[in-house]
Amino acid sequence: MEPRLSDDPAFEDLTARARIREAAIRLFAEHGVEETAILDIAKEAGVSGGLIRHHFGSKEGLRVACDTYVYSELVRFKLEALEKRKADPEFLVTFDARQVLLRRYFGRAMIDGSPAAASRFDEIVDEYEQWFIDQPGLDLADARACAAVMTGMTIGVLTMQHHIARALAEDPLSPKLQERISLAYGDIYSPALLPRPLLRREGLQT
Amino acid sequence: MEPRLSDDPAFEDLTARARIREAAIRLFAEHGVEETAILDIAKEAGVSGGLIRHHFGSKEGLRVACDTYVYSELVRFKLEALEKRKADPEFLVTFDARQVLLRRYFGRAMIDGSPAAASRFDEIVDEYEQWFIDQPGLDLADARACAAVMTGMTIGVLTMQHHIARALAEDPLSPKLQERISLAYGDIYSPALLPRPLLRREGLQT
DNA sequence: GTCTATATAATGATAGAC
DNA sequence: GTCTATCATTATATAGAC
Repeated sequence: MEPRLSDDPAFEDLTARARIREAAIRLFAEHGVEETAILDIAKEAGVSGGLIRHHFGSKEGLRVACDTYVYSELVRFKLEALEKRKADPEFLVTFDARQVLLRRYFGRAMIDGSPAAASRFDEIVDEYEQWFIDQPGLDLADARACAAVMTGMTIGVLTMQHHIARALAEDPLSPKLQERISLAYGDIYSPALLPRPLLRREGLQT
Repeated sequence: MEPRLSDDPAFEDLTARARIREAAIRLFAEHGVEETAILDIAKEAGVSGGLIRHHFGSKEGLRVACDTYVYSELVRFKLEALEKRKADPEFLVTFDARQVLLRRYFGRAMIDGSPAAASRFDEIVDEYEQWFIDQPGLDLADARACAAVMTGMTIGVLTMQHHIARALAEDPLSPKLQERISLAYGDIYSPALLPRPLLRREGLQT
């Protein structure tokens, strides 16, 4: 029923190792690590189960490789967005289907207990907290707690994409859905604690 | 390492059926359904694996029973809170350790694909949307999307409790943590879209 | 690099005794 | 109501051929 990754023509150009990684990212993001069998990944990638072991050693090895890859891709995307914004202050971040997938993987990794994801969570809390502290007019009794809750909300919502998509009667990966979510964020935070310029500049909104 | 439920003195008073359900709720909330073995539940509850089958038929049967129970408990808690607030407009909702556990179970059930949780998600979206529409001053371009995102944030943050607790160096189930989170919510939403009276009245904040 | 075939461990389901 | 023992299934890990 679901479209298989190995049906994608561009997919053919990838090395087997990359195909395995892409298939794993998709399935881990969708169903979680525990629920995904290594042979399901093999089928999705169009290779044998033995080859996965050959390349990644074990399921855990594959998981770590995916974590590392996704994390570096997300950081790269963020830095690129900051660059673009530097060049053009009117630039607005948008997420294509791949970014959405990577972000969803990231949210799921938080739940699946990935150490890399956990330390990234803490980094984001630090960033929020520092920003709160730096704001002259803002006098929060517990800036750390505000930062932690804000981080929990922005990342936690990534784990609810399926439900949001269903409630809005949109395809989970469609650009239409992402646009509606983006605009909603704008409205929600419009007269709120966080002025929109910050969200745009730091790329912290979903 | 973790305290076992069967060590709790009050736990002894429960019937075996209730003990199994309580153990399952705790483990499902913590690790998810798939990651929890039926024998782990048996050990936690201090019964045999066979007895679980005797009472609930299958793992899925036990899952559904937990879903139903938790959902009804959460609704009951919400209605009680509304009553108390009716009697005393100054009443503020607080969550004890058990409520926190039930809410975390609920968040995890969303991820584990529980149908009951999904339909509850849609209900909450409906409530938010209706409230947005009812607000005279509020003119949202896409009230449905705002409602869906708000719901995703408030429920999604439940799945990030571990990370929030770690970032705040608090025990996940401690009242101290819940208080800090509550106060943080107050600060975050203070000058925001949602006036605090609504949050208090509807009991929608975490 | 890639595959097939197999070993081993874990888990949910089942049967039957007490 | 409750337990022990066992079965069938599945998934990961491994070995070895091409």
